[in-house]
Amino acid sequence: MEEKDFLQSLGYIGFATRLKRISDSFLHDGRKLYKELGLDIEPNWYIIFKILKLEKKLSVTEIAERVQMSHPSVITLTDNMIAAGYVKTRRGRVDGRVRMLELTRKAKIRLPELEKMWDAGEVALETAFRDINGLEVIGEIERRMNHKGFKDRAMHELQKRVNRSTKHKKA
Amino acid sequence: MEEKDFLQSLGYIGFATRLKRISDSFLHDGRKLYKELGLDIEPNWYIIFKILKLEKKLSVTEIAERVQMSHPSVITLTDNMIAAGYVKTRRGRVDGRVRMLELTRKAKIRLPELEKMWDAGEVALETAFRDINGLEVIGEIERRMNHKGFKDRAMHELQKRVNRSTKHKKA
DNA sequence: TACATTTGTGTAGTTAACTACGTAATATGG
DNA sequence: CCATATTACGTAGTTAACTACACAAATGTA
Repeated sequence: MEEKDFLQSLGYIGFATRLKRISDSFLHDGRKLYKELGLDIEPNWYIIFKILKLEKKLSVTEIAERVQMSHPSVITLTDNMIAAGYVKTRRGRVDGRVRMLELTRKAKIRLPELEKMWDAGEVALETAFRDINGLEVIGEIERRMNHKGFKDRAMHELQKRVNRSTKHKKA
Repeated sequence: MEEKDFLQSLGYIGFATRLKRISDSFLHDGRKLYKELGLDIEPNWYIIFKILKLEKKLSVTEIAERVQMSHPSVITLTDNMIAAGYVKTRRGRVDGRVRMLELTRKAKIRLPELEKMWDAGEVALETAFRDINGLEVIGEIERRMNHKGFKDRAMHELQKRVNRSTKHKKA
């Protein structure tokens, strides 16, 4: 019946590819949503908006740590937001190396409108995935893979097989 | 207690970003696994190995359709596999435009070894996510987002709010 | 049968993440 | 207090997906 998708027929081997596909489709749709609403912002800027709304001022590295991204990714994100006038930058006073980031007035003015949209997205997904506990399952996957990554798990499984066949030879 | 991850605190807004992060970490770990095992193959080649093992010969477009990727992605993947000697190519006889792809002898010889490793990965993840039905949940997310995408769901939710406030004004 | 359309492949350019490395500022320790 | 290490940021280059467009071959149609 739904034999359509080859990747689905592969089981967990296709897991990562499928996760990427889903996330790409969200990203793509998010971009279209912003466009359709006439907003000149990009899908992942919400991360910076949200954390700078909460913390007022943060350095590049602080943001990178808090959101678990590499600092170059944070720089790219925020550079674009600076170009669009939503983030401003000031060199650290005590430590001349750090660059502090904060939201501009323009950002704060736009925030209510943006949050209205993010809330709508939030509720839409919460409604869509409530019964399958989407968020909880993803959280659990993160937790487990954080604890022990794919490589270690696969190696462990391979090792078990080697052990089994060694035992067979011994017996 | 586990207040560590800012994205997790955001709910479904961070959903796509987190999915991407998980899939990136799988990809990264997969690459390390192959390296550690001394295999000169790349993480996503399994898709092509698997489908060409099953179907023997397929064109670029046929593969793209079957695995739900864009055809340029298929070309990039298979070009690398051709360079590594795992895939060969022949122009279609009836239709001069199509390029048929199939596994080389080298690929067929390596397949048992590769499948051993893929099986180990499969079992490792099946074991890790059995109790939370990881695969089923992902399948369900795919199915639902395929049926109605994020943009439409969010727009619908936004529209409901507009309607509500209109009604309020009327009342 | 000539012309328009469709189809299959190929190429170029975009995006969003990453690692690796370079550089400048600060901190440390003998 | 100078040399070395560490830290924060910036830049360059990689990866894997995508869309948009170009072009050639095949198909359909008037």
